[in-house]
Amino acid sequence: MNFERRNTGSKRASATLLSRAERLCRDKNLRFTPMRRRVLAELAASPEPLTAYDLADRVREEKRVAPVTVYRALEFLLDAKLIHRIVIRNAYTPCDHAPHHDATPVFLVCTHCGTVEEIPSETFQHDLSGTIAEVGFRPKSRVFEIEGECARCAKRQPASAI
Amino acid sequence: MNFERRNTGSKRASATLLSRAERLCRDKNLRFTPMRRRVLAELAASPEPLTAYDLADRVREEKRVAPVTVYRALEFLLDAKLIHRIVIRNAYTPCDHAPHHDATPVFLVCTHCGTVEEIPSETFQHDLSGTIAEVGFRPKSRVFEIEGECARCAKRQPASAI
DNA sequence: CGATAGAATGATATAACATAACAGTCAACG
DNA sequence: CGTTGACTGTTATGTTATATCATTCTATCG
Ligand SMILES: [Zn+2]
Ligand SMILES: [Zn+2]
Ligand SMILES: [Zn+2]
Ligand SMILES: [Zn+2]
Repeated sequence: MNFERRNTGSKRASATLLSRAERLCRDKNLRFTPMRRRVLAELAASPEPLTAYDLADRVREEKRVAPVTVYRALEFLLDAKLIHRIVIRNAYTPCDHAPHHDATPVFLVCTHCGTVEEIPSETFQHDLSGTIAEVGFRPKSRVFEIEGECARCAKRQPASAI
Repeated sequence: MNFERRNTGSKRASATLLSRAERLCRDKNLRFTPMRRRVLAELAASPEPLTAYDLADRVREEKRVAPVTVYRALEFLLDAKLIHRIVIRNAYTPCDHAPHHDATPVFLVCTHCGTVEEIPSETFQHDLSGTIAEVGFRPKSRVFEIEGECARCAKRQPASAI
């Protein structure tokens, strides 16, 4: 993999996400504890999604933590819609969209640099819902994830030499 | 189309799938070994997707096998497009569609009875591809999975009492 | 037929991801 | 204060997947 040109992970993005989290927790009377903040900060600072064990390793550099502690923080952040789980990676990534859209986004996961792009899916989801209603299925949660090559990586090696 | 009467583990469905596998392997000069046949038969006979360890347990009733052996059979069957992996379940299910369609199907996974329904997604995928091209992403593989209540289960307990 | 090369499987170990169970800590509130 | 509920610590275990190397099978060729 080539991680030279990482996007995100900037101080700007981290600060934005952290202050958003603070506001949200104040408003909803949730507790934005040091552990939760720390986990969210690590995710916001990473150019690619991190697994729970990745996070445990990073937090451990400062303070001993067991994986289960990280999983609890992740659960909180997922419930608060501050992060998403990337199922095909067993990993977690901060949410890119400030007030979160209603429809489940589509995640584009780059096999080359590992970055994840989150794109809204209102229209597709609407179209799909017709077909799904036809077969009588009542959806509760969705996973739309696509693996491939992101624009930046495609540009750098155009022929996509596997 | 009517998807209600899906693979419920009937001998009919199993036989169909197994003979399809045999034909396909003969045509492509692949080896449809006893282990691969056995794993496919177990999947075809199950009303819901099975994990590799589920499969190992079932095969073990007749003959001792290690999980890795099952994983190898699954890999073969996945490559041959005879089965699919249901990512949100870490489980495997036979493919319902005889000559497999080109687009990645959408899988509807029932949280109540565990069954999986495979539906084509040509239009959905087509719509998505426009947006994805806009951001310069080159897709290689896709996961579209929706969790919810299937028609049969919705019928049995209409109010969907959680 | 017997040698042999490649594919498949066996066997063991370990990695990677996730949860259970219970004890201790801390903050809020009356 | 003392109680209560939320959070975290600690240990153990469950679940899913892969690495590595030895052995067996199968097709092919001399
Ligand atoms: Zn989001
Ligand atoms: Zn990339
Ligand atoms: Zn299929
Ligand atoms: Zn059902």
